[in-house]
Amino acid sequence: MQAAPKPEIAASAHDRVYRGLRTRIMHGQMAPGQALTLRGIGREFDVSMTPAREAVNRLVAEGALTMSSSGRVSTPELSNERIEELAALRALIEVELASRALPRAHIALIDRLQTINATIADVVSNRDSVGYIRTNLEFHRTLYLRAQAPAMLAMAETVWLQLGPTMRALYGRLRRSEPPQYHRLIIAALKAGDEPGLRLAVRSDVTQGLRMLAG
Amino acid sequence: MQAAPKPEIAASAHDRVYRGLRTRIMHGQMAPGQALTLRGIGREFDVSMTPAREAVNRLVAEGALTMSSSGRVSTPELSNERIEELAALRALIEVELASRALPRAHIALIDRLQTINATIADVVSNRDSVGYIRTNLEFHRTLYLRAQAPAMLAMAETVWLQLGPTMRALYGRLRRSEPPQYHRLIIAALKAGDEPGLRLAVRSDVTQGLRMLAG
DNA sequence: GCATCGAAAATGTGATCACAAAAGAGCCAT
DNA sequence: ATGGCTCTTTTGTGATCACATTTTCGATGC
Repeated sequence: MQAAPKPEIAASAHDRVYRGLRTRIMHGQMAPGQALTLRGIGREFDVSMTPAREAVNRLVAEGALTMSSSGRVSTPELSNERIEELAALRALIEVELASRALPRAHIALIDRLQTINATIADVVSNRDSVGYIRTNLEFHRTLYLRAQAPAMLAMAETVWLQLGPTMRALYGRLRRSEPPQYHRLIIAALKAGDEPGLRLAVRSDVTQGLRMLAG
Repeated sequence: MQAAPKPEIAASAHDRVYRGLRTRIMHGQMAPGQALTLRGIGREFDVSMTPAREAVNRLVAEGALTMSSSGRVSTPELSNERIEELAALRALIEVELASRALPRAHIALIDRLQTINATIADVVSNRDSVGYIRTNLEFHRTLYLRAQAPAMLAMAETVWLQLGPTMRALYGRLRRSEPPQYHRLIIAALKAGDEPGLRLAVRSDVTQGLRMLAG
């Protein structure tokens, strides 16, 4: 639930494992229901079971992994009700973040967002669903960083983390070829300083993808 | 970030430690900045360092504890900006939870809320700040449970957890003697089925206490 | 062919240990 | 008295191990 800590030099073993697994889950590189073992993680990251366990427990606490009653961990298979809830949380938090970022959104930020949006068009045409998820999140994070609200951003990222495997399943299934149309609306609202329009655009962008999965 | 799991029979050691520390922090039994050691926790709960570390790491991941660069853990001392952010998050999430609970709020629920509210008046007159925090949270949780939104409730509880030590400092400082007036407004709005009134009452109740600390 | 039972492999949990880094206590010089 | 230095104690980290449980897989019987 904390923003990913940014150690200047130090990188303890469990932090390295945590970060590796976290980005893998958030970017949709793991399918829902995929199992993990502590010894397997340890082998892969060349550490013992102890740091692997710490990383896994942290991800379980954040809802990025689920732990069965026997202690086995796997990526979550979310119910439709939970997907709807998480989408509603994304809408609530990210609309607020966008709204707080609006007064500080200068032209340099908007340029950067447009660059990222162009990248999204690329990865979409390449049918690269992992790249799509990663770049899409980068678009949102770039905007929200301007809100200067680290606790809120951390909350939003936790929701993204929980939705990672589900988004993989979603964007892997529907083979979309068009870039997200709401991103253009977000950029336009930022340029115009139109707060109601921005709120609506962000809400629509966040809700649209998940709606068709849960529906 | 997960709702506290409810094991039917099993209670692993690290879960027992986690739960113990969690309620202690959330209910304001620890002051901001208070330090903890793994060996001390292990002694207190009669376990080795391993489960103590797991519990602590989980609480750090949830933002309930902060970890210094050298690995020392303590309860967080929040800046005013962060308090404002967390209060805004409470407002966002809890207003939504209350709104979702409204259509399902029958008379039995309202009765229970009034009972809890009477208890709050008791503990307030006894100058029992820990009891006040605990009962106040119970009031909110009882209402939000009706929303049938476990992910949102878990988010709200995580925010409570992060604010626990700060709320202790706040309610310990201002020696209030009157019960929270907004709880009555919440109950009245529930009875009347007045959604805008409910949203306003919840927002006011959540924001009022923290505003005077951050301001 | 299929279900069932049992042995073997795999897995999570928690304790213990060695090690390095950090904090603290004590001491001396000024 | 106070500031700085060293030595001792405390503390977190990660590895390893034993144990209980679960899972898996193959053999056996019908």
